Amino acid sequence: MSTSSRFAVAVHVLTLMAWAEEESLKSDHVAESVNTNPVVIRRMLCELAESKLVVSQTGSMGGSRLARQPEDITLLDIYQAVESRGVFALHRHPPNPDCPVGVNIGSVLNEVLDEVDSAVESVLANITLKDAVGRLKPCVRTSGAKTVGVAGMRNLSATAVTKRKNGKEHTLSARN
Amino acid sequence: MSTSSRFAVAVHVLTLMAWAEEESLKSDHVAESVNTNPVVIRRMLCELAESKLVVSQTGSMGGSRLARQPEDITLLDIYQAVESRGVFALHRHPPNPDCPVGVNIGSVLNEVLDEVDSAVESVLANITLKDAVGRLKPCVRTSGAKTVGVAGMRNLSATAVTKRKNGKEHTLSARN
DNA sequence: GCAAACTGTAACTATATTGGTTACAGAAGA
DNA sequence: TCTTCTGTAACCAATATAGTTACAGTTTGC
Repeated sequence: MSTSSRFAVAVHVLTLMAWAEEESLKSDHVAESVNTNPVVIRRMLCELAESKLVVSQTGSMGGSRLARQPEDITLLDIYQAVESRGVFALHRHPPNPDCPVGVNIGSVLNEVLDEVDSAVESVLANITLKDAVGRLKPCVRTSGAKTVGVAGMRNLSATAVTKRKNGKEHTLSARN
Repeated sequence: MSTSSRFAVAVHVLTLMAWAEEESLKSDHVAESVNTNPVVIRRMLCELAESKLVVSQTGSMGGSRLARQPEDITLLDIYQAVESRGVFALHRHPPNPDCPVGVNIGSVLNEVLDEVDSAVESVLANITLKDAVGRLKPCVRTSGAKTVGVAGMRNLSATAVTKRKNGKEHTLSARN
């Protein structure tokens, strides 16, 4: 269905920020974690800032951080910020209005797709960023996170960023 | 999200067949209702036949019809037949395995996306093709449907098939 | 047997969306 | 003023879907 990873990346970015607590993160740093280009991240951060989920600061010592506490940001907020259209699309071109089915199928489908969208939204509304951080493996952030964790990731770039050849074989799961 | 109208078109096609009852429909006829090319319809009918939702007959007097009764086909069956991947995709490239968040975010997301997929599927599982036909405006099929309805649509092609220039303005709703 | 009416399918093009990349203007700290 | 950031434009690449033409093969009915 969705050929886009926008929601997954947005959740990743914001989870990283929640995990980093008050620390302001650079787009280069986030991009390293997501394994993509910093501009892709900055584009997404602009969208997230428009939806008031993050605040960014230009200039030296700038960066981005969450605009609210992790427990006050739900996955629905993130979904709405980066995935504008509903789960399914309707016909690309309108059906034949002179066919008794064609002229009516749109409203039937709209009812169904609204039900589907509501179901998705109610799942996402019940998960906060705080929950997401909590679901990361417990060993990740026990104590002294700011030093062990975020700072500890800084010097990765030369060593272990996965190379992107063979993209398909490296995707996270059978979903892609 | 989904840039595809595959699910919408598949529901349209099968609703048309349910509405036509036992009558076998030609791909040209279906394409006229959907307002697309017959080959697009035949491709989709092949997928639906693989999932045992329709049966097709080649040759003169051929065509396609439902393989089961409308009350025994759910929208979930249709969804699974034409939309293989889940609602959301994961990262296009795997995140940085040396970032404590990157290495764990995949399993967190998979949990969430499974919940979302289940919610969608449970909505779709509770709607049958018979329901969909019933939701078409009641005036559509009151009595003598086979003669008034399906046959009555046959001679449309010259008159009122919406032209496809200005595609965007003509889509069914704000979804697209 | 043969023509007509169908489906199934290959091959190609068109279109749209997303993601990746380079480049650069402008902001802000040192 | 130099450096380090964000914001953003412009472009290319990759992918998925849809539209189109063409044709082989099947079935019906004369």
